[in-house]
Amino acid sequence: MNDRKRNVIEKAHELFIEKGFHATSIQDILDYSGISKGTFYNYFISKNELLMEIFRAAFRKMEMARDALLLGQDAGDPEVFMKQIEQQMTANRENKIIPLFEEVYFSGDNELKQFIEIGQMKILRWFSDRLANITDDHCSPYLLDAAIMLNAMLIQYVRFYRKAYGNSVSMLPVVRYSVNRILNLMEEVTLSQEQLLSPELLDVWLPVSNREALDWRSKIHSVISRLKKLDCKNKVHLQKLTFLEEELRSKEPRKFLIDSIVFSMSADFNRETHELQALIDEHLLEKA
Amino acid sequence: MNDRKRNVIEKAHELFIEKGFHATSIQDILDYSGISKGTFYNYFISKNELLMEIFRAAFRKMEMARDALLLGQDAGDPEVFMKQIEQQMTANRENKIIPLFEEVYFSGDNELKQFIEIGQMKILRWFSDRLANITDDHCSPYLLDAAIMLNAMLIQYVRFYRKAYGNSVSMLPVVRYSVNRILNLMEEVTLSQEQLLSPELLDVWLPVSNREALDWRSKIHSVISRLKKLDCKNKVHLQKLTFLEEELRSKEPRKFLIDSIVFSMSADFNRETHELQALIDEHLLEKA
DNA sequence: ACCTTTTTTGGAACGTTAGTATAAATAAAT
DNA sequence: ATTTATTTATACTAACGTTCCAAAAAAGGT
Repeated sequence: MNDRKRNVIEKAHELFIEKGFHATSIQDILDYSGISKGTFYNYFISKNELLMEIFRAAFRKMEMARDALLLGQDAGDPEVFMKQIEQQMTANRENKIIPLFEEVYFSGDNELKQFIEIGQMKILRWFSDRLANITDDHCSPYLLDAAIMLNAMLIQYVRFYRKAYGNSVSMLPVVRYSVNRILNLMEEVTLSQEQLLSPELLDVWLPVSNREALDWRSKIHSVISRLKKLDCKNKVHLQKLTFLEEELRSKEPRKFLIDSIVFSMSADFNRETHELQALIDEHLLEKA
Repeated sequence: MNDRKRNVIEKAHELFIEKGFHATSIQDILDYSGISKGTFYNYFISKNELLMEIFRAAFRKMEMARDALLLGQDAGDPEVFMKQIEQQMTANRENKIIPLFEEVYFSGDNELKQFIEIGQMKILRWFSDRLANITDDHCSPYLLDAAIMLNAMLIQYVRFYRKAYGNSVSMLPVVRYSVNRILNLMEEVTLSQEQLLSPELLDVWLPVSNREALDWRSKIHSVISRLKKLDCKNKVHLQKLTFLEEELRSKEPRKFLIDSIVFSMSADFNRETHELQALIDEHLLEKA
């Protein structure tokens, strides 16, 4: 992706955070980011498409940050889960993702709607997976119900808790309270065997293709971000990794390029590059 | 209110249900309801104002229907509560209230936003009051938490349950499940004394003025609807009651008119009219 | 350095929207 | 019958997202 384009995305995001999506006109974006109308419509098919790019970028970041919190931790520890959720919530607030979501979700554009819906399903899936880590195997038939209710609680409590205690209050008490409620509730429904929605529905709602595609990519990205941290002052190193991220994001990543870059780093970071190479070899096909 | 105006409101609501708020242009409404643009802006300050009138009308209807279900029933019976909720949900679906809500809530107009927010607070208040009927007194510190969580669950489950089983499926299982979860949860937090939000916040959020104004009016309306049922074939009787509803809805109800109509019915319905007269005398001031 | 191709520019123009203004026509009230 | 209020029809404004395009600038190739 172009640096210029990325700058437009960032600047537009700032404006959207400040004034909202609808209240920010294309002209505002042009003025603020210093490009012309023609270029804008070269980069983005429409204003909606720009918003989707913002969402994509924000999602990637948040998912990576969330998964990074799990590294080296006990996946079965509820405390880790809570920390992850809290972090998501603060990131959400900073990016104003949810308000932007909501502002746009109900305004007719079907493509945008579907895009957001997939995002929500991914959140449900993540809740469900993480709850599975924490709870007993007997609870598995009730994972979707639990994920839905946890999601519901968090969304609503954000509203009201902020309304009560101000916008910048920590959400940790809410998260702790909600997760505790859900864990208790899961025990209860496991005993009484009450199920509303089967967890298998999630596989229907979130097509596997969609899921897997992101799954290994997000793994790769988490390795890359780890690598970035390992030598964050080396400019060439960072350039390489940023290029890798770019290339992996494209429709047809050129494997030979990726291979050589990974190879060029293997001397310094043997362990990580090995992991990276394995992931790439497994999922990325040589272009014919 | 004008019959002509009411017709516009109904026709516009039909269009909104069919195509959504934003996708319905003023011109569509003019064509479909057979009035001119000038008249439209005589009746309504703006398109948003029209939507608010639609909401108001729908709310009144739904509140009355909901309260009617309670008449002569045991307020402490969870089953009655569940029936009420289910009825609200089907009414919501028929009027597409929630989608319209959401479509409009995030589109900048602050007046509309505030209006909707008050509506949501009223729902929370109602949940809270009804849960108080059902549960033990010790649970009272946890009523707001419970109301918020119940609301959250219902909203989210509507989405996913309909997604799973189609749009016209009965919501009763969802309601039963959710209410049961909440009741269990209230027991639990009463024991552990975990509170996130104090019920007193509700009094802050929903200004008393706003609340009381609707409170006695809704009581009056529930008496009127009872009276309507008592002799639903008598046209004059119904005309009188409908007129009463109209007059009570206006800014300055003419007490002398209301008094005489109520008096004219007292021969046939002594008990009910007495109740009605008491409510009116208590809350309605003679115009100077 | 020169030519070619790509990208960028910025303004004009289009279609659609909510809302305003207004003069003429119609209906209601006195 | 005359006044008053309401309704109609139409033209108009301002804003918006989007399209189009010719000219300018930048990048790339030789």
